[in-house]
Amino acid sequence: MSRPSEDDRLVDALGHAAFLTMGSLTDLAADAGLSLTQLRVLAILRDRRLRIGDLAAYLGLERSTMTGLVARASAKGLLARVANEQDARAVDVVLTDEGRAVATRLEAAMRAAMLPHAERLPQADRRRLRELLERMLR
Amino acid sequence: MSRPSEDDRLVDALGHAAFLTMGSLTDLAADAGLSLTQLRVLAILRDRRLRIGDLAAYLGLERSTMTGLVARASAKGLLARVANEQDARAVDVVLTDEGRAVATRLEAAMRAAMLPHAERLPQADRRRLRELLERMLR
DNA sequence: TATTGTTATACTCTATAACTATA
DNA sequence: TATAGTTATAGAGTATAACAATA
Repeated sequence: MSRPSEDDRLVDALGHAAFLTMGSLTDLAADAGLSLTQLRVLAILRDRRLRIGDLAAYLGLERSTMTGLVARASAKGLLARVANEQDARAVDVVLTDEGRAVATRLEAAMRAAMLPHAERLPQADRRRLRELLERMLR
Repeated sequence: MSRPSEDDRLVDALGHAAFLTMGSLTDLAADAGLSLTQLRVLAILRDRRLRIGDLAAYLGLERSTMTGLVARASAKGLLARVANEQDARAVDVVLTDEGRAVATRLEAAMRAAMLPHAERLPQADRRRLRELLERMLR
């Protein structure tokens, strides 16, 4: 057992942060009767209208999987299937007003859930952390 | 639409980092024929021997769920069920040699997968990022 | 012929409720 | 009586393969 390298420790910290963040998201989604994937679908559709296939590609899922996800979310009144104008084979998916309201509410809840963690750092460090993450992800 | 606050941007960055990290983990697990949960079970058991119920509590799952997870991982030869000495009702779960090898291999793969992202930051910034994350998570 | 989406099927993950064995 | 774990059941998420409609 050798001492973990600096990079190993960074990967560990990223992993811990990821599980913490995903845990919060999963809990919030569950409170709203949604899975994490359903939550992601709502988030993606907040500023886009996508076909079933594009939505699937966006999430790295099969089209057949997306058919079911959209069917269940539609049954809940969160989104709607709309015929695509250019291609009669395609189906566009859009948020309903209720779906948009749920997405907005969950986004706010997510921020509220993460804030206590962020607040363990002073303002200047929060900004520094945000900048470092953005640079790493860009 | 008002400009997002500094804290909103931090939460967004944490979310993006989380999806990136979990995505890598999920892909690596899938390559090994495992789910993310199975991967977590292996990781937890690397330095612990836990009863079914404790393992479930650790992951925030029901005991009945853990019964199935352990059964499937055992069938793959990754872990073993051992009678608990103190309590005849309880079942300890331990890694097999193969399970330990898989866990070790996946941990290395995870580091390799994240390294290209980390390397977008110079050494000094990587260390700073790691420190900030650790302080936020502690 | 190729693409879009659906359906049928199968497996995993998950929870709830009822059960067995042990404490 | 309470607890540890299992089983039965049900629903969601996921993939693969076969299919219909359209391009």
